Amino acid sequence: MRESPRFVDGYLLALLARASHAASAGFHARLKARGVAVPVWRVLATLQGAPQGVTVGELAGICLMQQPTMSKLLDRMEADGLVVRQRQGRSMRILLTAPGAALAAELVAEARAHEAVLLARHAGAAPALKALLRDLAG
Amino acid sequence: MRESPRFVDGYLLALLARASHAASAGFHARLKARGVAVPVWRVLATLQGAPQGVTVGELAGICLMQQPTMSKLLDRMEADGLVVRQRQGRSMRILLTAPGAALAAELVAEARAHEAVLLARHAGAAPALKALLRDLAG
DNA sequence: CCGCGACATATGAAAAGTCATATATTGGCC
DNA sequence: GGCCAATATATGACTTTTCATATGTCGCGG
Repeated sequence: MRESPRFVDGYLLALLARASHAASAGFHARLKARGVAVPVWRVLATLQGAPQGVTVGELAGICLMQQPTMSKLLDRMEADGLVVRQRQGRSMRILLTAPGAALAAELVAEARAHEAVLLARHAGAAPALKALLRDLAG
Repeated sequence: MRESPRFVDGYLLALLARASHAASAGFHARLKARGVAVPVWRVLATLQGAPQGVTVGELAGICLMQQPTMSKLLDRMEADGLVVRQRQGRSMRILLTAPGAALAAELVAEARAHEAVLLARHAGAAPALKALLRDLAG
């Protein structure tokens, strides 16, 4: 009846990783069912509502990937007709194509719906939780 | 002065992922400096204090990886002399070797120290946060 | 105007991860 | 006892990620 003494069950970073993983699992399954990889979704979500485009480095930072990984992901997304690259100075602005924007809009709508369910389950706690998370992300 | 309208800045799953990533960044940098990959650390931390061993499937679940990924990670860790496999019935019990246990103990100590700093920065909030995260992890 | 350091992105070779499926082991049923 | 479905792990072909570094682009001193 005693609590498990396992280190990883109490370790904050493990709890964060586990919570993130578990909370995302449902939506990630929907993405997979639609044939959209998680990194692709992250890029689409980031570009959604950024009509002037976002640079490769910014995308990498926001999507929590490294820059070369992002460059290659963008190669594939460009090949799939989801985004275009536009050189601007020394950086590169990444923009959604029309099909890319359409897909992004659909997925963001699904994500919002999915989030609403999650938030409903944790009714009052959401704002405080989000504030804490932002703080941790500091 | 208005809040950024970027979807990803308010999306719970993105906040979770970002908080997890940011909070772990410091410790992950220390791991890298010691030449220990994050997945290796997760396995060591999980096996720490499990003298009777843990199965491959359990390890995969706890470490948030897929089973074949874990099998191959264990191949490398076994080759590096950190763990041994011991067949038990149809499953496989993974045990730390002496060097593996030594490394695990060191790293867990560092992790605890690192966590203490994080928790100190968010003094009172920690228990509530951990409870919320456990809840989210369902 | 040319060259040079700084910043931004791309690329090549190697490592790790993924998906589907093969192999191994057990327990139960006839 | 041998066969079969169920469970646990391993493996092979392929994709993605990573690390280090190359390439490209700007701003500036001379």
